Amino acid sequence: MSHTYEYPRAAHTVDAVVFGLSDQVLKILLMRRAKLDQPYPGAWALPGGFIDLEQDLEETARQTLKKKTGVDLSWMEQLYTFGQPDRDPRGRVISTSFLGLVRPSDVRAHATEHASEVTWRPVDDLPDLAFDHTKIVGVGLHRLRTKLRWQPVGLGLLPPTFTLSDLQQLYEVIGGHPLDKRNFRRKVHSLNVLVPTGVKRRQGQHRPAELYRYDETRYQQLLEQGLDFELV
Amino acid sequence: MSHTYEYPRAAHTVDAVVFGLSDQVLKILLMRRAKLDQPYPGAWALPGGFIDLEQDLEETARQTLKKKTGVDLSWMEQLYTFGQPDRDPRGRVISTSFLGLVRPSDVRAHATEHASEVTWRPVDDLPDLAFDHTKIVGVGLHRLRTKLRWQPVGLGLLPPTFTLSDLQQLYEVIGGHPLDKRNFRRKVHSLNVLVPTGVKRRQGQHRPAELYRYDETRYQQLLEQGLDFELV
DNA sequence: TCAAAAGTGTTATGAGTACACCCATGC
DNA sequence: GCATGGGTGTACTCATAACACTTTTGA
Repeated sequence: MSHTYEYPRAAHTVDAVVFGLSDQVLKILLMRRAKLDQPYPGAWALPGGFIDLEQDLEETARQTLKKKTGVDLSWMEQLYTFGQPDRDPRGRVISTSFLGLVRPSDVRAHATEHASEVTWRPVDDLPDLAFDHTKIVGVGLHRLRTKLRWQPVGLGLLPPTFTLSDLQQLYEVIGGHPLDKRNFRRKVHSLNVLVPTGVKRRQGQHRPAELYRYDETRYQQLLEQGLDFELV
Repeated sequence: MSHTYEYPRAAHTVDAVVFGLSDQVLKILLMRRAKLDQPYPGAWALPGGFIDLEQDLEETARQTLKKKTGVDLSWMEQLYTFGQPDRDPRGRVISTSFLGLVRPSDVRAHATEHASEVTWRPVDDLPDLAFDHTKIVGVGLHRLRTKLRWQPVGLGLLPPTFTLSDLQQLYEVIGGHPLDKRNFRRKVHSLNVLVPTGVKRRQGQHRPAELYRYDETRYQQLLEQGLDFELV
């Protein structure tokens, strides 16, 4: 094994591009870089950290995220590996980024808990980020939008039950343009992934809306048969 | 900078999944592992190597490939980063893989040149590969097929001029199923990416076929507006 | 004149898109 | 009874898919 230690090595990090929906706005989870002896002190950055030698990258990404921000992801996939030699002032640091989604309850939950060092920021109003994280966010957003067109990934951003209007709003917010209600519903129904719960949600003085949940089996099926951006 | 050296680091490699077309068969470029003091001696593996600390991952992948096999790629993109802790018996080695395409002239060229240690093998008749390379090839093949449906990437596997039948064969070979000639041609023409050269290729005692080349500008445009699996 | 590959058009089907009104509820 | 969001159907357009014959050449 000694021969693998004969040359200098790059450091390796995982970074998470985590999306959540709140107040009808698509937001990204950011952390403040607190340590003064590290680059970009005080700046906002994607949550992440150096890898653990014994752990899978995916696992490391999930755990680091959980530990540092308290967030649980409802869905995750590998995004891209960024390895420009000058992306980190400390030297060669290669970052494998992950794309993750969070349900609204989690978005709210820890927003208060870790309030000073963690924040959710609207994707179209981001501060300057440390390192090349702005670029990483761009890639993540692009992937989320593309993916949404072919796979019902968006369900990972919703609570366990939701109305069709909720779902449509989500697609509108992420896609950045309005959708036709009737066409949207026809499309959704044709996927056979939604199951009416029989329960209605009443809210305000309007007609109550049917609550749906999604069929886990069918959902997995759609994820698999959809376009695979990542796949192992 | 010292603080980045305070913990053990993973080694990092780049590996290339390189496709080429010859004898109407889709093939993959493999190298034999010669060194006896390294894992899997004598086994076939994807061409690759440890990264250079001063170089971009993409660049390293291209250069390593060129040096070890003599192959020039007509197109390349990042595929996926494999980081299972046990994928390499030497310890933690993270591999970022790349997907690459080669034109037929290159396939033939070095097939003789580096004959003993380098080979092109049909994708549906692969030997056992070192490490997790069989899995990597699977991901690469899947990506190539998916990508082909949305972007005219296949052009990267053809010589500078080619006939429509050549192109259709390529799509049939990679897709694994026959295509309708008329529908295929209509589709291709509607993309406006092919330009007739006015020259005809005569071959055997049949009607000569028009030779086409592709419009580089339009090709780039299609790559960009197509579904992006990777994107930086 | 024949064998072999090149080339060409029409029809049917399904998906996507555009579009406007009635329904149920709480106040 | 009215304001508000929930819920529904139809017609058009366009892309895809199925399908068979004529043309050009060299031998």
